[in-house]
Amino acid sequence: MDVYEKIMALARRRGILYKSYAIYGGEAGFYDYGPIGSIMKNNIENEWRNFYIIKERFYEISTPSITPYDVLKASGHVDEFIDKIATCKKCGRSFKVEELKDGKCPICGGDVEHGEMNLMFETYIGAKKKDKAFLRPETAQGIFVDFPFLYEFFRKKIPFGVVQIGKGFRNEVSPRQGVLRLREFSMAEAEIFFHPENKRHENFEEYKDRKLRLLPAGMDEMEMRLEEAVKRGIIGNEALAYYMALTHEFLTKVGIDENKIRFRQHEKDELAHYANDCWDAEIFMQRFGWVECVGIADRAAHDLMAHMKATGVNMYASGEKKVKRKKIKPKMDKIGKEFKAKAMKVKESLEKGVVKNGKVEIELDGEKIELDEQFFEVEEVEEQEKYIPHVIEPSYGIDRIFYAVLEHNYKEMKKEGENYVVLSIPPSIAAIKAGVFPLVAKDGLPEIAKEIEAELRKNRIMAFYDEKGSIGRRYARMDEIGTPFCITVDYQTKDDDTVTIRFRDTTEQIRIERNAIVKWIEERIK
RNA sequence: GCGGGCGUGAUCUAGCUGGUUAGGAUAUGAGCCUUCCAAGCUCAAUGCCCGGGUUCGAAUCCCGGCGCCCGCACCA
Repeated sequence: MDVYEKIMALARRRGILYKSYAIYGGEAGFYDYGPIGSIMKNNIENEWRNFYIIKERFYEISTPSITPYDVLKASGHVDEFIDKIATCKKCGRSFKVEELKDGKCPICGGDVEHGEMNLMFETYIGAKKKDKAFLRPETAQGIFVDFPFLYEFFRKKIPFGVVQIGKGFRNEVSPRQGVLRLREFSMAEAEIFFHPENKRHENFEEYKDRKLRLLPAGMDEMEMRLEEAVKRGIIGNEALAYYMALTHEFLTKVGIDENKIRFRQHEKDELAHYANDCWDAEIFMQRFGWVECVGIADRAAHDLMAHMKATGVNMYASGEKKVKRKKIKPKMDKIGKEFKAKAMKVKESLEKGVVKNGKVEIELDGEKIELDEQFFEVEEVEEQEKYIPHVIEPSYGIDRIFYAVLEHNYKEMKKEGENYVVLSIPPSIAAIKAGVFPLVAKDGLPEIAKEIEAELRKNRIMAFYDEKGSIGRRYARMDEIGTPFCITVDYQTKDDDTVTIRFRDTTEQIRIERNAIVKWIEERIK
């Protein structure tokens, strides 16, 4: 049994993960988070919120999973998200259509069968199934289409960021590897809008000396200070570098092993249809090697531009600078006389035209004509600079991070010949913060322990009371789900109102005053 | 999607040359015991992935489906 199998067995046994629809035989690509797993996942997501909402001052929104056809047509997903697959009838191999040689199998020359795969789940809106729609492949589009409102909300100040945590859906060809490749998965995405020429981050200073393990496209792995990486153009801009550092900090905070994180830049031909540049945070997992868990992409103006083109809605932001511009003012009295009914068309083309040698060339009904200065005058105007903001997008696969947290904190040891499992996750991520036990279930000890458990819960601390079995067994159960502390009420408690607190990772115990418990725990689970 | 292997209580597994009370271990629940690390004793619940076929009779043989694992392909 490798670690993966051990972890999935533990997850199953302790209510962390279940295979979905198991009683119907299961469905590939879907997993349930059980009672303990759900809390842990929420804790990870809340830690993420702590970074992006509290620290970065962004806001979270929540938009629908079902997305109308037009939106994803505009974003490019309808066309780009299709994989055209050809399968050879002779040797059975599958290829991308571009790989075929003269329409035949590139390996054996056999005839091929064409198939198409769009990775989006299709659905319909309304009873008549008239309007085609998709389950969103990413949460990002919901943010982009709200840009005009959000820009207003942030009082037209750029940069600003908006985040969303939610489900994304991709109809994977063959999902395997448990929770690492799901058809329905949780993602946490931040869309940060920048001026195209100013992708700096005001807090870059904080991370500029941090060294990250980098794997730039076409280069060897290196470890480099972020400031230097930006200066040397290895990382395209400060904002990308900043969010790489933030990602690194977040991952280690939730319990990922720092030595198992690296940042790999996408090769040009590997980039998504919407991305200019992209760095993945990859996490090392024993069975699967380096796995992409976070993508930090520079999406440039791709999405806002696409939605503006499709809807005509203005996606411009106005800059602080004023720009001087030469503006062509058509002379309508002349144009009207000359072009009659076509005058409006001429005016429109002329306004968009460029002056060359005192003339402007325009196209009228497919015909090129030149207009000289009797039809227009040139005026110098001062306008507010306007631009379509660029987007930097850190996008986190929560389920993959969740699994990595389990794996990196799974500790197995021998205890009197038996395998003993401890999940050494950070206390902030643990589902249950404290187990509360009477040393033995008699002589009034259970009553005291129950009071302590209730008091912890009153203070919003997830505590768990247990009096069954031997004390060792109760500790062991808590260790397996990563409960960092166990509080035990013993006979001395009746004398002096103290309890023992036992540490998960060392099994050491200390004794503290009963009335100090809540504060003591609170301080250690942040 | 292609090829190969596999599928027995919650978990690991015995049984698999067809014969019926499907066995064990661990875990779980109840009780007893227990003054700090999965101790012990008693009892209990949970199973042959699903469907079809062959047969007097299928966990066992055959076919299909689903799932899992490995390789190929795919993975914005």
